[in-house]
Amino acid sequence: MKENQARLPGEWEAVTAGAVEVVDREHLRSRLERGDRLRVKLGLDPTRPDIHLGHTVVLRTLRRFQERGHTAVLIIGDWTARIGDPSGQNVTRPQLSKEEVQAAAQTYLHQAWKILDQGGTEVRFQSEWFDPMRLQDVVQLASRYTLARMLARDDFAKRYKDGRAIGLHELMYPLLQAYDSVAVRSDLELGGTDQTFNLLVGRDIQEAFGQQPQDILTTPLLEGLDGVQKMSKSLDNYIGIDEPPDVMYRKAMGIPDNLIVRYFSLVTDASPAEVAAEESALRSGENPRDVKRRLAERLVRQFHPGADVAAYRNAGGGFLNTAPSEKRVAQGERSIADLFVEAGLAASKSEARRLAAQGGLTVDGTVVKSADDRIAPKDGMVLQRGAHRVVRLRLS
RNA sequence: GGGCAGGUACCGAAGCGGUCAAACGGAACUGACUGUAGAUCAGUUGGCCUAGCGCCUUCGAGGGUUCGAAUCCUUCCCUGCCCA
Repeated sequence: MKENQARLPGEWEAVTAGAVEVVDREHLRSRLERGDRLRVKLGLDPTRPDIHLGHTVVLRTLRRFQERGHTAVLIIGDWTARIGDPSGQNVTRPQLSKEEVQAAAQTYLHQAWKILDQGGTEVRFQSEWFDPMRLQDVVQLASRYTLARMLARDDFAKRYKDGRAIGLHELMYPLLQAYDSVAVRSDLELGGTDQTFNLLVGRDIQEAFGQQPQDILTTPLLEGLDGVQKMSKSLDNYIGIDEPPDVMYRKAMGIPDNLIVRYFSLVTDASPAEVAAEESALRSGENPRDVKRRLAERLVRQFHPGADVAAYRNAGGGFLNTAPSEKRVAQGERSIADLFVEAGLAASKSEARRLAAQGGLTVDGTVVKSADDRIAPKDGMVLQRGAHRVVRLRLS
C-alpha cells in the first residue's frame, strides 16, 4: 500500500492539528511522509441516535485524513453499544434490540455524511465479525489480555479502589472494540481523549493477533453548554448537528464566554488566523455577546447553508428565552396545574403549584397566581416555565 | 465455602421503636441580579385532594413482632472487604 499521491507540504501539521496525543508519533509521521495510504478507524456506538458538536471534533479530524486520500473506516458498534462504555456512572445501559441499533445506525450515518465524504468511507458493523464468534473464540480473545492491564484504566482502577461494582462484561468493552482493529486491519485509530485506554488496548490486541499495531490519535473533548462537563446527550448540554437553525443559534448563544474561542477552533471551519482574531477581539474588550453571535452564525451556516442567519441576530435578546416546542392538548376547561403537567412543563400538579407560588409560570405572558385556577386552553396559547422552557399549545 | 461491613429520596450521607416524607451536603429547579451563562443572594425539591396540623406511597424484597417500624426479629436478593 505504498502507492501514493503528491505529498502535500505541511501534511503532518494539517492532519494532526488539534490532536491531544499521538502514539506512536514518529511511526505515524514517517508513514505519512512516506505517502502510505492508511486505513483510519473510528468507532461509533449507536446508543443515542444523534450526532452533536462534540462528536464533530473527531469526525472533522477523520475528514482531514479522507481529504488526503486515506480510507476512513467507520465502525458501527452494534455490539459494544449493548454493553455501554463503562465510563463512570452508567454502569448499566438499556439493552438495545438489533432493530433499534440498526435504526440508530442509519440516523447516525445520515448525520455523519454532513461531515465525512460518504464515497471515501468504509462502513462496517461489528456484528460482521462478532455474530459468528463462538464461546471458544470469545475465551480465546479474552485470554489475550490480563486483569492487571485492565485495572490500569483510570475509571476501573478508581471503582475498584472505591469498592464499587465492576461487571465482568464491562471488561469486555475495551476488548471488543480493540478486536475491531484486528478485524478491519486498522493503521490508525481516532478517538476522544476519554478513549485513550481503549485505543491502546487495540494496539496490544492487534499485536497479539500478529498484526502491526495501529497508531492512535486522540482529540479533545468538547465541553458542553454548561461549560464544565463534556458535551453529551444524556447531560442535555449539547448542540445536535441536526437541530433546526434557530435552536442551534440559541444554544450557541448560551455557552459560557470562556468557551467561545475553543468552540471557534474545535467545531467551526475558522482558520487559525480567524480564531486568533476573535480571541484578540475578546481580549480587547469587545462585548462577548457579539463575538458569540459570530460564532453562532458560523455554526448555523455550516450545518444549514440556506438559513437566514441575520433573522436570528435581529431577533434581539428575546430569542434567548424562547425554546420553540409545540404540544397538542385536548380542549376543555381544567386547572392550570393540569395543563402544565400535560404540556410537559411540570412533573406533577404539586410541582406546578410550587412553581406558581414562586412566580415561575406564565400563560401568554401573564404570571400565574394560583395553579388551581381553571383555564380552557386555546390554540396557540403559550405556556412558560422559568426562563427557558416554553411550550405553544395546539388544540387537537 | 467461611468471617465481617453495607443496601435510605436524583447522588452522597444522617437517622436505629413514636415528634420521619425522613437532618445535612451536592445537584436540579424557581425568583432577584446580568447581554446569556456563571458567580452571588433568597426560596423550592414524594404524590393527591374536600388543603387538614388530612390521606396515600417511599428508606433493597418478602414475612413477622408491636397500639405504632427506615429503626426490632426472620428469610431472601444485591454490593464490598478479609480469609479459603
